[in-house]
Amino acid sequence: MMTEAPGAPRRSDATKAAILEAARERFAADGYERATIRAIARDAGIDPSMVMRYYGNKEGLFAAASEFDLRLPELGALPARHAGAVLVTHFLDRWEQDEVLTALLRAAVTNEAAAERARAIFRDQLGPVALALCPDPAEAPRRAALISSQILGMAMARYVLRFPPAVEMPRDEVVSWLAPTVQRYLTEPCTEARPQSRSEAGQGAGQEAGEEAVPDAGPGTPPTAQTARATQGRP
Amino acid sequence: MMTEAPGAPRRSDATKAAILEAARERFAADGYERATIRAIARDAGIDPSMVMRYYGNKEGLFAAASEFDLRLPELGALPARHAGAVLVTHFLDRWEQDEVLTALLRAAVTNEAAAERARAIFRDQLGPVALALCPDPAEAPRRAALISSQILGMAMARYVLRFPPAVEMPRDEVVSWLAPTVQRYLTEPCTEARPQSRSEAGQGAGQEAGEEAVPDAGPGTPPTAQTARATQGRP
DNA sequence: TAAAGTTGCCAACAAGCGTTGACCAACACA
DNA sequence: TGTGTTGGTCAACGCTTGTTGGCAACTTTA
Repeated sequence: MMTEAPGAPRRSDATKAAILEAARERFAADGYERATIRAIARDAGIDPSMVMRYYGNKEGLFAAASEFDLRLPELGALPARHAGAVLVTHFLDRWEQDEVLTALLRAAVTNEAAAERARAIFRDQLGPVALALCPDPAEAPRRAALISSQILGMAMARYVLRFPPAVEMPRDEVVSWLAPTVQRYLTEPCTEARPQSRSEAGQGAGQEAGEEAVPDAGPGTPPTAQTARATQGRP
Repeated sequence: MMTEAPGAPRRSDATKAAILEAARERFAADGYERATIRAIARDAGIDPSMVMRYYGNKEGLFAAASEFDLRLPELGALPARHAGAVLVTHFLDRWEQDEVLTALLRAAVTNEAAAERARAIFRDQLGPVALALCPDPAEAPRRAALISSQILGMAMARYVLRFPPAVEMPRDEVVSWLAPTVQRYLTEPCTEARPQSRSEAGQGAGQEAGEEAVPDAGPGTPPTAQTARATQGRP
């Protein structure tokens, strides 16, 4: 019997690691469905059946390949007014250091398990930071979501969709622009006067330039209202 | 011969429209590869071969289904200081009115043609707005990309990944938070002091709280640098 | 040395995919 | 009424997918 301590190095550990690395690359480059087990196995230089043996199935492989720790910096150790810049810098680092975050983001768009993992990462790892630094604990989840939205959006523009201006922008310029945004989402109160128009934008309403209220959009959109249901897991 | 004016209504127009609507739903819900032609045809109540007849192939179907006009409001007609709120409100409207934007975003993550279309929409439709309202024309593309990142990120969090706090946040609160951000990206100068550290974050560098410079992240990330290549179209 | 266990390759399976072409019914126009 | 065009179904193709089980080679243990 070979059931020794779990720390015992096995001969297959190198293979497993090769599979994991190839999987991360493929998932990051192609997304969940286009990253085929066969292609991953070919990259790792082994047979597709080995992937199944070591990770059960494709879902298991993705779960193993997308394990991730944001390694967010200690929150109390730095001045709170620089938290925005530190966070943005750190996220850019984490995004460029390895491909797990890109893989996770690409996969999460079409795979519900990956989406749940992405939600969990931002909730359980960014959430506490917001909780520690924001003025009102009840607002922490919303503030974390706002920060996530800006970080995620820049990652989409820069690393996934590759908008040329976002790709070409130097790192420090990205930080300069995004840091105040994140800082505000984290610590500042929500000041902006809220527009009073609700979801159904009446087209016939007069739009002769209200002075303080935010004016409505010019060429009104036709009333083809339609709830945007985005059910992801379909039977 | 029946080759009349192109405006002549044909009997198959209803079918074509049904296909297009089903395609938009499926692409929005499932992304490009998981939205199968068979499923779309089933939703539309016709045979899969009809899809091929009317749209050539899957790519052609997606191209037709993802045609999109942002319908951005007239730029000069509104006070420049409200541009941020108007833009955010308008984007939320467009995102919730129909599913094309969600479909485009979901597909663009794994399909290069869809990504190019997404880039084109933001470049050709949001770009001019930035060009008209930002102080320096040379900065317009970057400012448009920054706005795109915040809009896109909120759309990801709210409509695609469905982070609970982002989903539950009322529309007007989203506008209140995002409007100043977009406004700043559009018209304000880039003020934040830029951090001096470059991409390689040296771990050994002393971090005894520089007064004005932005401090580095606490627990340094190990130097497993690795260029994040996200080649999407692979041979 | 013999048995047991591990590592890996090979061939194949069933299912689903995009796509094609043959074929039929309804309509339009002469 | 006959004829050509259009709208649509059906069955199948070639291919790729995730997944499985059998079998050979090697390593460890007894």
